[in-house]
Parts: sequence; structure tokens; C-alpha cells
Amino acid sequence: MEMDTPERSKVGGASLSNKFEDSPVFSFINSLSPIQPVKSTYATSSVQAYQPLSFSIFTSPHANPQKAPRPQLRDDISEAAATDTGSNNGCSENSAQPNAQTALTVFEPTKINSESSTQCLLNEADKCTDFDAGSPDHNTTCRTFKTNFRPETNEGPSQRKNLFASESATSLECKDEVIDNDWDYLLAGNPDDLLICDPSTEGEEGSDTLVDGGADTCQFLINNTQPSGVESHLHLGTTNQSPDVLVSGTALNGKILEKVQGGDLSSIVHKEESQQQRGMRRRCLVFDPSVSVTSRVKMISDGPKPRKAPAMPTLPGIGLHLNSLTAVSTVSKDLLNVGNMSVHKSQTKVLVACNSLECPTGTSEETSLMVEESSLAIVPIDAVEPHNSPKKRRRKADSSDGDACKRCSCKKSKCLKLYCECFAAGVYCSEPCACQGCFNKPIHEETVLSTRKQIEFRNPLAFAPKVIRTSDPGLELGEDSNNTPASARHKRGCNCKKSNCLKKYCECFQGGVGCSASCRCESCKNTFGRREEFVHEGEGGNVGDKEEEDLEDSQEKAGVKNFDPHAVDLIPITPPFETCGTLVKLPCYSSAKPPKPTYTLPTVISSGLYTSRHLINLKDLTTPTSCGENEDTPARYLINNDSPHGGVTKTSSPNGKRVSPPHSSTGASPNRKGGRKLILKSIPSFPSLAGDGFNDCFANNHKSSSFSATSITRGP
DNA sequence: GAGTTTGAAACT
DNA sequence: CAGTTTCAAACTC
Repeated sequence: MEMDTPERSKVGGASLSNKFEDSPVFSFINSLSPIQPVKSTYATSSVQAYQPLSFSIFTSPHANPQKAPRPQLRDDISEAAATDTGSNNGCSENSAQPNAQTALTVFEPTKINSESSTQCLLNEADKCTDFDAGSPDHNTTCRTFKTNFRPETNEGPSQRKNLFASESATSLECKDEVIDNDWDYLLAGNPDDLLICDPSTEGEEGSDTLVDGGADTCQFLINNTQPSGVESHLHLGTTNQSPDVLVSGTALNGKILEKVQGGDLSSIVHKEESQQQRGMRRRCLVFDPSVSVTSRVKMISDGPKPRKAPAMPTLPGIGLHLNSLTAVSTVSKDLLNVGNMSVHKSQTKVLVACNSLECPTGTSEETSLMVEESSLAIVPIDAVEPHNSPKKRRRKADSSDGDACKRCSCKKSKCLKLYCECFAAGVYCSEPCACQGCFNKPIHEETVLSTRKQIEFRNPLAFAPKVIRTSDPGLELGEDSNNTPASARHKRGCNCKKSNCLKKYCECFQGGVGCSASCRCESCKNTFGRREEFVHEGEGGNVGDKEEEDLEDSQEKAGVKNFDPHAVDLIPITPPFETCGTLVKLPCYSSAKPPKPTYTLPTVISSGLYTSRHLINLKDLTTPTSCGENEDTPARYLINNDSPHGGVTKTSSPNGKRVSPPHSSTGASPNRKGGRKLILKSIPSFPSLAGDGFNDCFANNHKSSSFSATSITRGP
């Protein structure tokens, strides 16, 4: 292992003899050197990738004239941040807005100074939703829109979680923006441009989300890659500490670098895009839960593209009640792509690439495509399936078990009513749907949107998540008026009469939550928590063993899965993750089976994942060193339970009664009787991301030449 | 796959 | 707001 002279002198100086250099000790010392050997694969790729890229980006002549070329990335980032905050774009404006924080706070519970960054991203998302993107007052517009969408937005800064972009117009707008702008321009350090809403049009690229944890040590890139998957983003962090540019989606490999250096990046990107667009089919009205979308840079992986994502677990259930996502989501056209997350660590930087909240049941090619093309490291929510092949996905979609992305089969509603799951979920109907006379298609976008508005007008919370999960019984009971109900519907409560709240007919049950006082159900036997009155009438809140088994069976039958009880103890409410130094330590689901998300997944997501302040503190993530060791460790981080918007996890029944998690033959709750009862049927896209699969993926990423996220470290 | 059941959504 | 109807998912066979 020959080191460059500089390195050598750094380590041992010229005094080191060649003999010494050849020794293992020397090699080791070198490896420990703070200065990465130039030949270090990792470091090299990162640095090289970054620099050329940055140069290309920031020196683009035809970039926005207003934007001066930026010589250094670090400066660029800082400047970008500054620009962000100072510019007229919605981003900056939003940054100053308290409201802008909420969504992002999910990632930075501790309120780091990356605030501006995150806010900006969020704001950008807003921008996307904004009808008047060009308006200087993006914020206002966006907020208005959001308000229309979710009344909660008015509830306060912390309440703002609805980034749902129901306005396709905006999406289109964003799309146009992306298209119209030269790639270089987009990357020319213009924060606004960088944060471009992902078009949710057919064939459009998925939106990627960058979340800058802003932590001094960690940055996270959440890349919600669309089916087209191989996308990268340049993120201009606003954090002073870590103004790194994050490029995710795929590794910046030599190929891309070459192209970039040669100034041919745009062509590459476009080409790639066109190729990838084929896979896109399903569009979503609801978008990326994350924060914002950035301009996308296609990264072409050096090595052969993985046929399948390393561990493309799906988020079963994510598609069912995507409406939840709407509550918090922003712009991504394909909200379905949220489930996968990859983490790549680089020195002190950590990128978390959410490679798409993928529609687990993605029967469509998009899913397959996404899987195949996406080179992102994926953190499967469903760690059970390490490598989801397209086939598997299809099968999954078809299966009745946990198929999140179910397709509707509306006949009379034209898929323009809440009856329609697609519509309710905020997604367009797609091929798999068996609907008739469907209007829930891009062609009828206006109709869809207007209908949505109508429905919302009638019931502002119509598209809100059905269920709110929280460890605080009061929340579900509707006692906390200050907290925005993640689910108005649930708040309204179910009205079951014959199902005993033990079937999916019951929204509460389906959502994996207990019935609350708001419910008017009869003979409630909801295993997730009965109505108080029934509890009192019954065993005082406890369910007999026999009955418990039966109930659990019913849950299992219904496909409603609870989270691993073990997870309860492992769940750091805040911060959810074990703090990492520089690595992200993500919990690994049991290799056997991850918690099986159910239909409520979307709900959960919407209710807490992206909106909750403490849902995920990516900052605290540390890259797992080994997945194997965590095999038996269920997801540790769950959505913040105390989040007003509902966490994903539920440690107790709403009534504070004992909850009987369903049997999990799948291994989801292997030891449910051992610990607190935890119900996490729906896996937060994010948290899930951090699940076992996360580690696995991460590991896989490193193993494989392709990884979703590449953290770029700035040079010395 | 067809028919039934169920409860939410929509309507009056 | 309450009652009824409509609807599509969930469920059963």
C-alpha cells in the first residue's frame, strides 16, 4: 500500500523507510490518518465526486446570471444558505417562518442550527405546492393552500405538517421548472432551483428529498427516489458545520464524474431520466413526506446496476391510506416512494437516502423499475424481504396480505370519492386498478383536484389520516385539543356494530389503534385498545389469555400487525435513535420478519412520521456497524409517541389499557408477551427505514458498488 | 370469482 | 344533525 509522498510525510515523515511503508503497521497507521489517503476508495470517490461536480455546477456559465460561480463547495453551501435566507424565494421566507419548521423538526428534534436548511427544504416543498411559485410570497400561498388542505396548519408552528401537495398544477409547475432549467443552472447554487418540486406527472422523475440534519456531525439525505430511482441530489446544506453537498441516489462514480467534468452531465441526466421514466406509472397527488424536492441529478452507477435493490423491502400498507401521507407530505409525485432509505456514512457525514417511499404493493412496473434501477441503498421497512425482486413485489401487490398499495375497484364513484382508496390516498389510479369510469387520472387532474377541494371543504380532515397513534391516551381520546389530530376520522371514532372492531371494517382496528372514547362502536373488542366503557364492562382492561389469543388471531387474520413489543423498550421517544458519533446506528429488524405494516402505514406516516417533531432524528442516527448484531432488535426508533400528530408507535392502548398485540408468527412480535405492548402496525416510512433493513441495506451498500447515497466530504 | 357483509361516505 | 342511501372494501363461501 504505497502512500503518496505527502501522506507519507504526514504520517511518518520522510524518515519512514520504504521498508516501513510496506509493513502492515504502516498501512494501518495510514489508515488511521486523519487525512484520507488519496487512493482511498471511499474518500476518493466522495471527494472527487464532489469537487468536479461542484465545479461543474457552480461554474456553469449559463447558470442563473444572478448566481455567481462558486469556487468552493463549502463556501457554496454557506452562501447558499445565506442566499436562502436572504432571497425572496419561498424558501428563505419560510425559513423565517416558524411554521416551516415542523415538518423538518422531525429530523431535528434537538433544534439544531440546520434549521434554515431544513426549513428551506420544506419551504421549497411548499413552493412546489404553491400555485404561484413565482410569487414572492410563496409562503403565504403555500400556507394557504395547505391550510385548505389541512386545517391544522393554522394551529401553530408545530402543527404545520401538511405539506401535501394536492395541486398538481404546482407539480407541473415544478416539473416545468426542472425541465426548463438547465441542469447546471439548477445546480448553480441557486437554492431555489435546487429545491425543486418534483413533478408528479407521469413519467416524471420522482422527487428526491434532502433533509439536512444540520447536525455538526451528520447530514442526512433523504432521497425519495421515484421509481426511476437513480437520482441524485445536490444538497446545499445551510449548516455551517456541515455544509457538505450531499449527493445521493447513487454513488458518484467515475462515470458520472467524467461526465460531469466534461460538462455533459445534463445530457446524462436527461438520458437517464428518459430511460427511467418508462417505469413510472403511478402518480400521486400526495407527495413526498419529506421535506422538499431538489433538483435531481442522475447518477449513473459505475458498476452494473443492481438488478434489484439490495434490500428493497417494501412498505406494505403504504398505499392503502396514503391520505395520511397527504397530511404531511409535500411534493413528491410519487408518494409511494418513501419506504426505502439508505444510509451511507462518510466520515462525519451521514446520508440517509430514502429511496422512495415505495409502494410496497407496487405491482406496477414502476416498482420493479425502481427496484432495478435504483442503486440506492435501501432500508427496507419490511426487512423480511431482503431482496425484493419485482416479481416479489408484484406478488406482494397481488397478495391480500399486507398489500398496501391496493388498487381500487370503484365502479360508480369515478374514483372521485373517499370510497376510492386511491383517491383517498391522494394517488391517481393506475393500471392495477379495476375501477370503472375512473376520473382519478392525470388527465382529469383538474377534476380530481377540484373534487378533492370539495371534499375537503365539506370535511377539512377528510384526507387526514384516519388514525392517530400516540402513547398518550389522551390524544387518541381527543383530550388534547392542542394537538392536531392526525386523524379526524379516528377522532370521530368508528361506528362498528358487528365487527366488534376486530375486522378491517373498523378503521381503528385497521389502523392498528385502539378505539377511543370518540368511537361509538358496539361490543368493542379492539385488540389495540377497547373503548373504555367496554373495557370496564369486560375484564377491566385486560383480556383473558384465551380471548387475547383469539383477538390476536383476528388481528393476524386481518393482516393488522403490531409492532414488535420489544421495540417499545427500545424506542427512544426522543431522540429515537441512538446517538451516533458519526455513524448512523440504525436498528435492525428481526431478520425473521419486520413488523408488518398494514394499511395504516400511510396513516401512520402521515400522522407522525413526517410531521412529528421527534419522529426521526436522523441526526442521531449512527450508521450501523453490523446488522447482524441487531438482528433481534426491532426497530428502535419509532415515531415519537408523544408527538401531537401521533407517533407511529403505540405503547399502550388509547385508553391506557393493556394492549394485546397480535401474534406475530411472522416474527414481528415474537416476544410480545415479554414487554410492553407495542403496536406499530404501520411502520413509519422513516423509522422503518432505519429498521433492520436499514442496517442491512447499509451494509449492502457498502458491499455493493452501488449505494443510494453518497456522502461527499469536503476536502481539507 | 361471486356473493354477502360491513361501515364509512355521501346524501337528504 | 339525524336518518337514509350509496358505495366499495372486507369478508365468506
